[in-house]
Amino acid sequence: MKNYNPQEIEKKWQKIWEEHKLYKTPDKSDKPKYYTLVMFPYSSGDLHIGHWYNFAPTDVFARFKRMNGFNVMEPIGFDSFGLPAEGAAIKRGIHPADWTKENIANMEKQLQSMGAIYDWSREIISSEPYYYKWTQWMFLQLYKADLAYKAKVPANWCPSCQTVLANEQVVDGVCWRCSSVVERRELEQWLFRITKYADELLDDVEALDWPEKTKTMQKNWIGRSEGVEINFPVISNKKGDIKEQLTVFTTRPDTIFGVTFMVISPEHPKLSSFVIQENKEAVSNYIEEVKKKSELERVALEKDKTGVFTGSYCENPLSRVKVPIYVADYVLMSYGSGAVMGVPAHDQRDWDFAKKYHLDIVEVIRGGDVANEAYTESGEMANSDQFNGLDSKEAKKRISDYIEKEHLGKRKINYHLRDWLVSRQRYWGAPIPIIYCEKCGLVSVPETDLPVLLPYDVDFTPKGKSPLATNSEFVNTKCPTCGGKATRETDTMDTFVCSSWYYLRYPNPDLEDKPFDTDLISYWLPVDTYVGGAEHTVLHLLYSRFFTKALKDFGYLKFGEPFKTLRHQGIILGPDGQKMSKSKGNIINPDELVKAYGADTVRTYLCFMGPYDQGGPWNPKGIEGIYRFLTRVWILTNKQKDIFSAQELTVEERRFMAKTVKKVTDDLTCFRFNTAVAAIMEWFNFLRGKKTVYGEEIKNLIILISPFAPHLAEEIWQIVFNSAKEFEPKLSVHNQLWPAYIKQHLEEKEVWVVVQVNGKLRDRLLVAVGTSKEDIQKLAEGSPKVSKFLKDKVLCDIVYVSNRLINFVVS
RNA sequence: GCCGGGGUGGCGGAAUUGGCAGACGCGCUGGACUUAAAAUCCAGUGGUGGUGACACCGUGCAGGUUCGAUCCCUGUCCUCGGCACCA
Repeated sequence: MKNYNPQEIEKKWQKIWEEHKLYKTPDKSDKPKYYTLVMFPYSSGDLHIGHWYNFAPTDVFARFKRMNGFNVMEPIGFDSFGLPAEGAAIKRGIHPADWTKENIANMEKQLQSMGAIYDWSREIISSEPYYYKWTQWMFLQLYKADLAYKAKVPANWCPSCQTVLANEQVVDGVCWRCSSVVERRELEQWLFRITKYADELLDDVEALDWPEKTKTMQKNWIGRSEGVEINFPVISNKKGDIKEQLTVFTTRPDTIFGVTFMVISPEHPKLSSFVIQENKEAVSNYIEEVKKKSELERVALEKDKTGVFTGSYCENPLSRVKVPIYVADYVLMSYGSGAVMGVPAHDQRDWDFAKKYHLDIVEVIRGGDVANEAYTESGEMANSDQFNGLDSKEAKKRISDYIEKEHLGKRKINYHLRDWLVSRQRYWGAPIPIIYCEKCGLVSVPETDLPVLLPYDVDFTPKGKSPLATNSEFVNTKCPTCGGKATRETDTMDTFVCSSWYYLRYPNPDLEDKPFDTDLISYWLPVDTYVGGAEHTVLHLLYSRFFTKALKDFGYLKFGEPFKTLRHQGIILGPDGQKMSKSKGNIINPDELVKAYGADTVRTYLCFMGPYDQGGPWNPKGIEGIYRFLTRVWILTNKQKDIFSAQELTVEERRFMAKTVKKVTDDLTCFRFNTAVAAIMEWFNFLRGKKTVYGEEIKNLIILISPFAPHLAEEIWQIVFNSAKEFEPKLSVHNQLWPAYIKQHLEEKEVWVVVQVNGKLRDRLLVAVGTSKEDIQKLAEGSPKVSKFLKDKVLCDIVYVSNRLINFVVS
């Protein structure tokens, strides 16, 4: 018998699989399809153990599905546009395109060592023209449908990187890469009108098979809140005549009689018209102060409310009370109408503000102690004219009705979700396919002219404007409409645009005249199981859902949700329990693990570590346990080779085998990899303790283990069953055997019944299934372990659970 | 502050969702093999008491419901994520 040599075995089988094109996914098949996908990896350079943790168990799952008779597609590709490529390229003096290509070549090699069933002919690289051509096409479709537009908006500007950053690239007010304090700048930017789909995105999330946490995060991100927009007439301090209206948004119209002041955002466009002469200086000083404050400081100062009186007043349209208008930076221009009504008695922020500036606090809902803090719950209405005595929940409806009836305002729904800013002033991204013509204005690039190629020779070191603008050959062009002089848009698209539709491309990666074939897409999509990290995924997942919904409305898709089932993998920490990082020197390199133990061991250990969505510290000793296990499997199966025979198994043996098969099936279906491995180990330990292990048992062992350790399984299959030509211990065998087998052998004829006295375990009885309560009672009472606890006691009751338990209640 | 997930041996974690707590693995202890070590194999391994069969205690803490609670309810402490002046 040869020693277990994983490296040799793995090399051998990976070659055979490739030669036989075993894992080439047919476009269509009679088999039911199964589309399983991991989140588009970024072409960062090296695969780390976190990638493996994402990909390996997912491949175990994909292999499992394949063995169960599905036409499985498990594609792979690279998300390869983006700022890190530029950063690394600048640092190392390599062009981003070359850097990216190098990285991808390396990552492909690493991925191949894993033994996954990727169909490499379907690989997608998002920075290649054949792909971004269709990213640009997507942009044009959105533009056509008025879902893409250009507007002046406040954007996050990093003064050090000299570029706009996405919201997700700003962490606690500083740039994620250089930690500079991010500034707000008003800039002309391209945006996608995702807010148009806010309700649909919110409503449809409920039915998805996604982790509840992720669904909640999406719901919170969309942040729908129902309220009322109310117009307050403005009275200038001097004259008292009505010259303007101030519109506020509130979710608490029931508190309107408690308004004692108004607050307007420093960025509010109408602000200057409210400021009277005497207060002009104070207000402009205040605005200057606010401008100086960075986002970071605004957050850090948190609850400390500041503001200045404008000098004007509002009239409460319901109570006719005159209240002062303040400007304060705790009111955000970006939400609601940029102005709020101050109800200190029932809103803590307003309460804080009122206390600081000695404004009145008028209680209109009973139930709290408004002298000490705001009362934000519901209760009985007071000080509210005709609404007094009502419950505030009811008053909310009545007051809203009244406001609408009297034309003082209207019901309104607001969202936390903003339109998606997609312009980037960077080089390494898909160019936005728009042309500016002196005569015709803004013109889209005709679809036949796509792709708008990203030029290679560009000075991409950050200079504060789009690098593409420095390349006159790129910039200067002809207007597609009039043929006159025109210039190209020089911003590129956010990489999240690339990853918002890539899952639609895998079924038809080589299609030249369209991004995807609707019929083929209808067969493969939606993705059955989508797997990726829980961090940073709200945006990608939301964007992808938005794209799918928009493309459906355009008539290209027949489904409205891209990812039916979503699972997250946890984060693997260093052996020290810290997040892995170069500076801490606690990085686990998968290549070294493969070299030491083989891919099969790494795959299986990643599955066995713990619950998949949990992750946790890497245990260098733990992987040795798996290596031992696989070695033992190798030894046992090889040893038993000669006595392989069609011997009959006992009932007990069959049951254990069937139980294991069922457990592994159930666990893998639910992504419980750790307990699936444990079940195989348990059964294996039983086999190891037997004098003779039969061929049927070995066959099943190999089948069960093959999704985890496919190379090992192939090798043993070949050795034990002497089938030199056959590869992949197909579950077609298994398929027929599996469900019928379970049915036949799992049915138990005898069961252990637990005997308790006052709920405490005292004995166990092995009885035939269906034994009567009376017989079990007799047996139990006859047991000395039980009877000694029944002696001298009064029997009050007997609880009996059929085939499971009997409990004597005594006193 | 708001929302959500967790607290089980020395460690990672199991437990058919109310019915044998600690599966499986790591580690540790003892033994076999070896001149020796490594590797491998065998046995043991929640705590306390007892030579022992056994007994009692034990799933963050305090109560409650129940014949019976790791699981359900109330309170409380700790911890990890996400969002955060959203009116």
